[in-house]
Amino acid sequence: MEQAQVFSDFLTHKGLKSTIQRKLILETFLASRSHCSIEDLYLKLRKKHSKIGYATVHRTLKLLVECGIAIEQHFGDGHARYEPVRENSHHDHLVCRECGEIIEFEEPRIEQLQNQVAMAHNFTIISHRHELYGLCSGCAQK
Amino acid sequence: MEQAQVFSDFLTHKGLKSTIQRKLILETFLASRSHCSIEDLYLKLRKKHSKIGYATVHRTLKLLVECGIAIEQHFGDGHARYEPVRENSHHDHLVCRECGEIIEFEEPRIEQLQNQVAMAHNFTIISHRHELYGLCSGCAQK
DNA sequence: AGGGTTTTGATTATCATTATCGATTGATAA
DNA sequence: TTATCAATCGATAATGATAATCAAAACCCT
Ligand SMILES: [Mn+2]
Ligand SMILES: [Mn+2]
Ligand SMILES: [Zn+2]
Ligand SMILES: [Zn+2]
Repeated sequence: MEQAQVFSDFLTHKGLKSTIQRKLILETFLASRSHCSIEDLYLKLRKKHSKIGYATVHRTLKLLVECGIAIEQHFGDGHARYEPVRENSHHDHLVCRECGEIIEFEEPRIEQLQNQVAMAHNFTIISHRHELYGLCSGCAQK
Repeated sequence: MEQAQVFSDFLTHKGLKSTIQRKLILETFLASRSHCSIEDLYLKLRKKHSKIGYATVHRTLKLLVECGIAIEQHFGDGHARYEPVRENSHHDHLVCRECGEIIEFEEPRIEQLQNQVAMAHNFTIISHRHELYGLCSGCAQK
């Protein structure tokens, strides 16, 4: 199902309303580069809809997380970042401490070992974070 | 080398002073249960040294991180947590979202795959975070 | 012991996030 | 279409963890 439909159904199911702000925020978020902060999205939205409020962007991103369209990330710079969830795929991140570049990686063998670790402790995984911090190739050779 | 000595040398090398507060904070930190917040440590310290300031505890923990005695962790509850670094060993964490329990795990095969991932991207790892969030065995069966 | 520097501890500032609230809007039924 | 009313918006204030400030006190070296 399309994300716009998922969001719409989610709103209806929770007795919430579809507003032009919510539609615009979803649309802009999906079209945005990944890992955008609230501020990033807010500034981009102001160009189309100059009266939109920061609080509305913030609240709507939380809704997008709640209905599974977005995922919230924290890469240690004090700003929450959001990226669209891709169905049937999961990735983690390499974060350059110098230039801020974010590289995505998938490693099913790590995911599998993770599950083994959890099982060994009778632990039920709901989510996880796996981030490698350091220097990207460009920054390392300077 | 003992941690007290490491800290002392670190302070000397940076032209900083050894104070009774710094000694007491190190001592209490090392004797503390792991993963304590600044507040945890502050309250414990007030029992021995009722005039110690929150800012001093905060600043000293940063120094302990800087000289490699402590490591700072963030488990998503909005409070930084600190734990003593154990030489020649590294671990990551399972965090129970229900009761807050923190379980440590070591999995060298994950660490190795991590290094492979970094190498494939010409990425130089400085540090990493790997946390599994979910329910501990106790909380899962409720 | 004296003097220059660092540190302490109380307080304030910062800043991202969250809550508040009057004005406005969306959804539903008449 | 219009009335109704709860949900929402956007501006602003509150919150809370962390970091900065600064005068008084402590430390260290001569
Ligand atoms: Mn990503
Ligand atoms: Mn630990
Ligand atoms: Zn870089
Ligand atoms: Zn638990």
